[in-house]
Amino acid sequence: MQERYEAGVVERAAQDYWDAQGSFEAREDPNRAKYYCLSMFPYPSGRLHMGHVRNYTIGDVLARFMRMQGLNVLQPMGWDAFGLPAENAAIANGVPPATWTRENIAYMRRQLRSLGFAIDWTRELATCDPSYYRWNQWLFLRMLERGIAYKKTGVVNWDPVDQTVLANEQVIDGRGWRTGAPVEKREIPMYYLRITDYAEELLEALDQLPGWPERVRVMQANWIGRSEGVELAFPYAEDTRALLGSEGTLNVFTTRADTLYGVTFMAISAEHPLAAAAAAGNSALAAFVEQCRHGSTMEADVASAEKRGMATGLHVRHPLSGQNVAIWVANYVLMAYGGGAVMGVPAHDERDFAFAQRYGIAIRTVVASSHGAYETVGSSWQPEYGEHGVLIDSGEFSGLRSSAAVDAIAAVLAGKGLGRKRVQWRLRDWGISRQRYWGCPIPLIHCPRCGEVAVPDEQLPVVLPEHLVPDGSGNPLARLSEFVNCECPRCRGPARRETDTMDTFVDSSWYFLRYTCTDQDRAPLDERARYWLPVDQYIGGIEHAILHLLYSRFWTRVVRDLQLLPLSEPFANLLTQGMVLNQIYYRTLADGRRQYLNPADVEPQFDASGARVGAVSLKDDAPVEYGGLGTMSKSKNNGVDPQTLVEKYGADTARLFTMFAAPPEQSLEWSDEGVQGQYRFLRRLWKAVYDHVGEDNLPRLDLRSLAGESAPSEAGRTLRRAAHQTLAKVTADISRRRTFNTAIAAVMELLNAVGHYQERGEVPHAVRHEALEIAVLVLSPIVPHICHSLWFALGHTTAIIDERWPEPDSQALAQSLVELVVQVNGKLRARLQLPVGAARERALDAALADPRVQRFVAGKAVRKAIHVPDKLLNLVV
RNA sequence: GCGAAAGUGGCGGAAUGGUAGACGCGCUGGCCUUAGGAGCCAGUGGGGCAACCCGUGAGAGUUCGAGUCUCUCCUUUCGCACCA
Repeated sequence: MQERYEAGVVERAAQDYWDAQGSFEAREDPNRAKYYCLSMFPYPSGRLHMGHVRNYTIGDVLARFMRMQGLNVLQPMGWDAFGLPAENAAIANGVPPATWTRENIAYMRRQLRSLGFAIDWTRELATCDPSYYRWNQWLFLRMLERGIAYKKTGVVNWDPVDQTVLANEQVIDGRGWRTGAPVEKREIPMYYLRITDYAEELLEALDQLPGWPERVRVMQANWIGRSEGVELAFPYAEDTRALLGSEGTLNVFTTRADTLYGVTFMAISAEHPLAAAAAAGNSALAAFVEQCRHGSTMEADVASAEKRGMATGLHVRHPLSGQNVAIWVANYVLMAYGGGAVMGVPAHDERDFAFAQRYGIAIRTVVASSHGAYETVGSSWQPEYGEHGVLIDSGEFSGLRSSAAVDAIAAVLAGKGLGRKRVQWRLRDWGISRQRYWGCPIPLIHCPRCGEVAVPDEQLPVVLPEHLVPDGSGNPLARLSEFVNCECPRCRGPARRETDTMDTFVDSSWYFLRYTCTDQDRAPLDERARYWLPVDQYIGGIEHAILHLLYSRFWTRVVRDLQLLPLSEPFANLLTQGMVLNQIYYRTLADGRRQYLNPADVEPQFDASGARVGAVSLKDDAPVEYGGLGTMSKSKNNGVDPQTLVEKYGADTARLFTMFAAPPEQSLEWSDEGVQGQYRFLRRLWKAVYDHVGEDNLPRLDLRSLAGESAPSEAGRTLRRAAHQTLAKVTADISRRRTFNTAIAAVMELLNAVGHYQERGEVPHAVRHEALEIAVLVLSPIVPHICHSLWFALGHTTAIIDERWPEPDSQALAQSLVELVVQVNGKLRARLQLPVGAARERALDAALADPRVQRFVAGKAVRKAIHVPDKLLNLVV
């Protein structure tokens, strides 16, 4: 064993060993319990960032820990390889997205390997490989057959200069990212997946996911958004019938059917068909409708916009009173929710109130506060106006409480065929068509005679040509005649191939199923999926809390309903790791712009108490401003390159720091000093083992001899107990609490104790040996390379990767004396050494004999004494 | 606006209702070294010579005992956002 810890040498040796042994290749074994540990696969953007390192280290620690627990562990890795950045890179550099993507994958794979993750690389997949997306296409066709997939028109962002569809992220302040032209909305045919059919199930099953963070479940529940209410039909009045030339009703959804008698207007979305019909003969209204269409599509902007509207001049009849109610077009009504129309009840809805006040519409109070807060709605909005209460001025329903009134009104309306109770969902169907090149082709053919025809299964996959270079205008696929022109599978006549590709969320909605059988070329899944699934632990960023996880839950249910896998919930446990933050440093330039300096080029300055007082640039020694903490980003120039870190300190230091600096779910603040501290710890660990094995080897610890003459000294017993307590704590911290930071801290304490005793020579060699073995074993999931070397150095001939996680020795944990904390009136006054299990009287006597205790008890009567055996005694005087 | 989480030393962070500040960083002093951005030792919440006192965003409450539980408020972060 060499004296100096050289991370590069150590890490290469360990990785070579694992590769040669195929240590991480997982095999199905029905006789062994499995553990499927999954980290969200990366987008191959070019290089790993610290967020990846953190994500994959958490997964790796769990995978290695569970492996040592004896479980059959699968930890796969792959690439979310389709998507827009590859097209942008193609536009910028003239390189085909396929080339750019595959080069990035090759580079990032090397980076992942250099970090020593226990990944089964034989199962690697990339979503841009036909062997993967073939099954996207196959599954899409099965959904089409069952009506889960369907076609309807959808609204897209259209750049009029480039003549191309823009993704939401390509629209900046309402303008195209390349041309700066104002973006228009266009309606085009698209394919949708009927996720709303699964809304109820997706919502209810959230309660059966105890292994998911509460906030993720809440976010999903809000996203699905279930509301119970009543659908109401307002029959057209004469003017509306005359305009449309037909009978009919304007249908709305409401959760407050009890306020039906308070309706004084109807509001419809500018996109509602009735608005278009009314605008046909009304140029002012047409102008207003057009104005609404050009507004921002960002929902947050829409939400803060002023309430505006215009009367259509048309009316409907109130379903109960029969009175005419005017229809308005209003900018606050969403077309996509509840039919694009609402009943306006200004007295009991804040938005309707604001609208009515602006346009002088009548406000009619029909609910009185049940706790006497108000009888009639006043001239400024009060939150209690929106609460439930007792109905007034509501015909036969007056006097009912709101909840009873909803039922009663719904029943009466149902009798007239003008209403029914129903559930409304916020969740909308999932549009998967993208007018983009670098994605999975939608396997359809458009035939002038037969219409839309599915590509037959035996012709799958529809392979995406990989040599195209998009230029930013339109989809290059649509210009490639050998792709577009094809034969209709039904009539053999000339036909056109669909050129839209699938949303990349499709790719990521089932990759975790496919890992179990990436080599299966006759079906998307086989029986191996039944062995491995569900995923036991999923780890990834909180940014995927809604869409990716919801789509995956949906897709898994579809796969279930296709009889491919009897599974509803794909992820049994979910860990959402926090962000990686770093300091931001900048200078303000003469023109007022900020120049950001990378924290690596800056030296922070501290005062004598250790407080940060400023920083100077390492390049010119001039001061720089400290701009607080922020997520690592290019724009703030505060990223840390994992590659540099690995080269300088090694993968183990990188892994150790990310696990030590914060609990996994919290944000992690980067600190170069902290990294050095972890590096220092690894060197001390190395040195401790080096010094230890350099001494003459004494016999190994013999547990049977503990009581005899060779029993360890008092110090030896203490260190032994500390070692086994550390083992117990680390086990609990990793397996139950997932607080890797405290687990590492515990091992640091143990190592400090070893060093402390090593210096004094009070501890038998064998006890120290055991303590070092425990330290190395429990650290090995976190810093596997150094532990690989140290294990051999400690005299083992087999690799630590195949060791089992040890159990704490109860004999070692036993102690004869314990510290008893003595409080007087809840304040700490003394610590006593007492035998384990000392009785209450014994503890009390010992406490009262202590001079420090006496000082506070003197002259007063002890009214009460609370005794927690072996722990605490509180005297109340 | 609605929902969720969180406020603890100079900093990151520890504390099944029972010793507040583990562990690490930074800082201070010392040792060693030709030298060190290496290593080792000691110290490091505030006040006080000390005995002690005060300290977990603010205020109340429950309790023998509250960083932890309850209520009110303040602040921050995150998510959703005209969802009828």
